[in-house]
Parts: sequence; C-alpha cells; structure tokens
Amino acid sequence: MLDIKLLRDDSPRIAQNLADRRARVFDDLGPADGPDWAEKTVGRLTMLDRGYLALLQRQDELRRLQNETSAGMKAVGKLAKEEQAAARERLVEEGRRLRDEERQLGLDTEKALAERDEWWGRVPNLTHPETPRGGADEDHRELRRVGTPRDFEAEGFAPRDHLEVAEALDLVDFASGAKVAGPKFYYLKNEAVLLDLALQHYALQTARRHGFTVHVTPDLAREEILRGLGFNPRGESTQIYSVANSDLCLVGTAEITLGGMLADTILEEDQLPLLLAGVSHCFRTEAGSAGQESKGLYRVHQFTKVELFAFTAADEGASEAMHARLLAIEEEIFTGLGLPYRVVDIASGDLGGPAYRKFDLEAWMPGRGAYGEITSTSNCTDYQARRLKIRYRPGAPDGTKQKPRFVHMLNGTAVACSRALVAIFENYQQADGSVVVPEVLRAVVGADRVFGAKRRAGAT
RNA sequence: GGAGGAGUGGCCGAGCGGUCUAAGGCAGCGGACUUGAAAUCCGUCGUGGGGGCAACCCCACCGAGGGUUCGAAUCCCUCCUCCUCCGCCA
Repeated sequence: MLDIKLLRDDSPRIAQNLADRRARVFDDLGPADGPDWAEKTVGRLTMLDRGYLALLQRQDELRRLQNETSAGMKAVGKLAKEEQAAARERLVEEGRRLRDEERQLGLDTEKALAERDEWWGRVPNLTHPETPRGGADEDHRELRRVGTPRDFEAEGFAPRDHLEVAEALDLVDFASGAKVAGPKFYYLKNEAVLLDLALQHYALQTARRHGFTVHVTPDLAREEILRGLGFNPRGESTQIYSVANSDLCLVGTAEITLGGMLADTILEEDQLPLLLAGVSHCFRTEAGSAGQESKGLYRVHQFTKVELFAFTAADEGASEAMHARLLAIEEEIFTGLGLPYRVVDIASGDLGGPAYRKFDLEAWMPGRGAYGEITSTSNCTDYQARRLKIRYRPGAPDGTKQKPRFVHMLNGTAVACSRALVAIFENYQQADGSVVVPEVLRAVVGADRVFGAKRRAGAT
C-alpha cells in the first residue's frame, strides 16, 4: 500500500503511474474505458478519502465532548450537596447521548475507511524511472545475455524437451501426481529427488556465503500476512490456495513468510540491511493457465524454492544497491550451474502491484528454443512495509534518533527447483538420452551423470 | 486434548473503575562536572491520525476484537500468542 498522503499531495503522479502500469483499480474503470480513465480513478479515490476525513473529524469532535463530560464529573463533588444529584444526572444524560451518537458515527467512519483502503490498496507501487514503459512482452528490456547456448545441430541430435528427457530416465511421474492430487501435481523420482535437494543445498550455501541467515519457513501463513505483502488470497483469479475453515493460506513463495517475519516491529538502523533466505514449498493454483508454456515441470501447483529477502533503509540508493546485489547473486547461482541465461528489465505493465522495479533471469531452454523465466527479483520499496508495519529508527548525523520510517523490502529467487530442473534437463541432455549433472551439484547427487533404469540397476 | 499462569511504551516493569496527562528503571539524546572518558547530577525522551501547517490544539492506542458504564489499562465475553504441568505423538 502506498502512503495516502501521496494521493492528497500529488494525485497527478498517481494517475500517471496508473496509466504507465495499466493498473485497473475500479472494476468499471480500466485502460479500455477512455483516455482519462486514470484521472477518473484518482478522482474517485480522492472523493473516498475526503468522505472518510470528514467523518473522522466529526467523530473526533464528539469524542472530545465526551471526554469533557466525564471530566466534568470530577467537579461535581465540589458543588453544594443539594445540587450534586441534579448535576450528576445532567452529565450522565449528556454522556449517554454523546456516546450513542459517537457509536453510530464510528460505524460510518470505519466503513468509510475500509472502503477507501479496499480501493487504495489496489493502487500499485510507484515505478522506477528507468523501467521500460509498456504492457506487452516486447516492451521488456533485455539487459544482457550470459553464456552460449549449446549447438545441438553440431552435436548431431535434436534436443528434446525436459519432460521427454525426464520421463525417459524415470525421473518424474505426472500420472501418479494426477491420480493422487490432480493435474499439474507430480512425483520426483530417483536422481531428480537428489537434484532437487542438491539445488536447495547449493542455493542455501551460496546465500549463507553472501551473509543471509537461512531458514526453513512455514508453508502456511495467515491471510493478513499475505495481504501485507500484496497478495490477494480471495477473488476469482487468485493464485493462492486457502485452507477451509481457517484464515490460513498455502504460501506461493517464502517471500510471504520471510517478509511477514518482522511484521509490527521497529528495527534499529544498525540492523540494516537485514538479509534473510528461506526454503519453502510453494503452492500455486495457476488458474486459467495452459498450453506449451505450462508443459511438464514448467508450471506446476507445487514446487520447492529458496528465496532471498532483504530489508534496507528507506532511501532509494540503499534499496537499489541491494537490488543489484540480489540480481548478482542470482546470476552467480545460474552461472555456477552452467546455464545460459539473459537478464530482463520487466516493463511497467507487467510488474505486479508491490514491485517498484523487477528483473527476471530467463534461462535458455533448448526444448522449446526460447528463454524461459527461472528467477525474479523485485524492489518493493516501502509498499509492503507500510501494511506490515515494519519500520526502523534512523540515526541523524548528529546522533539523535529520528522518527521511525518504513523499511524498503526486496525479494529474489535463489533457486526455484522445478524450473531449474527444466533448464538442467534440457541443457545437459546427451545424445544417448542421459543427463550430465552440473558440477556444483555432483557431491550432493553422488553422481556426475544420470542414466536410465538399466544403467541405474547396475550402477548401484 | 486437559489444568493453571501471563501479555503494559525500543527493553524491563508498577498500576487493577475517575487523581493515567501510564509510576519507576534501562537504553537513547541534550546539558553540568571532567584534559577526555567513566561515574554522578539536571533535563529530555512512545506510536499513529486530524486541524492550523508556526508556536499550538484535538483524537486514538496498555496482545486483538466485542461488551458493561456518564467514564475502562483496570470489570465481563470471545479470540490470539507465550510460559508451566499432565496426556498423546514423530
């Protein structure tokens, strides 16, 4: 959530940002509803805010009168004895009247605030000036390509996609997944299990080396925490599974549990930057997605992920430097895995609500002959911190403590295991159908190459 | 699952219907003393919101939400969290 003062002080900026992001706030007022839809949106938000403020002021006034009335009771004892009863009676009656009126008004105020925030909460974060503006795939800016895709033609065979490779080696079982849990669920088998664990191990070791405190986090979290991080657990197109008869949801990423850890706290400035990493299972409904892009392990309902999370001081220099650092760690991890990738600066229309700027790493995936997203890192500035109430106490140059400020929060994928497996299976496949194990994973996997069932029986 | 106990400002902790404008301490900050520091003494010091946008004024907040009352940190109800013991379990 943005600071409501931004709406009061600089509403044109909000309107411009809505337009840049193609961010619909009201259901009947989006990019397709005329050229001034963003200004109209801001106008409606302003009306809601003013309505709330007017009610709040009246309520404050009533409470002030109530306080006066009950304070007046103390003076009754000083009156002449025969006047006390009448004076007390008058005050009690006045107090009763004020109480009833204030209670009624309080309900209206509460409703007005809830309504304002329901809509204000849908307004996305501001956007980094260098973020490319636009909403189409081609509006993303490719920053660089690292590594060289293998020339399968020169090697004399056509690369298969990861699903064919993995099934031939008996590494995944989607049929059983579908039977037990439904489509897009799967079992990992044999060396894929060890690869999955090795990826987590590798990512966590790398995170630790960079100063992150590592965690295994809960796989469920309260709705309130989800909302704080900018996820909407209810609604038609939600990506979130929720647990019936409770306020718990299955997390879609450890971003939720790591970011939520510090809700309602005030940090000291010297605790920043605070670096957390966590491994969790990730659950996503993937409502409405299908097709080639979602084949096999690429888009599934459950996977395991190691996530990086950082809290920094509230100035853009600090969080931007951290954003670059997270991106560098992601690149280090995928360079270490020997996977060719490119870095993409995500366009304004595709940022999602909380992100101020977002970089994706896309690995080369020979099976489809295209780059596919494998990690993502976002600088969410203070957008999440505001609702989660995560602050820090800045120190002024003269040593005095300043008012608490909201921290900046950033997240990034260290390794999303399922997607990393896709990239490994496709990039490391051999003409004989086997898959070479990336060097950094060999110690944990206990093998440098995965063969099929025949060789497996003999090998162990 | 059962039985008890406890949640108060950055931290510790008192208060248990109106004198709470929440004692006291620690930490922080300013000052005095000192060559400097420590110790000591004096002062200052919560968060959020609204109004004037300067001094200042007002409102809310004692785990959360309801309730009783003219008036609630204080009484009642529900929930959450933590602690102790018992049971069960990996």
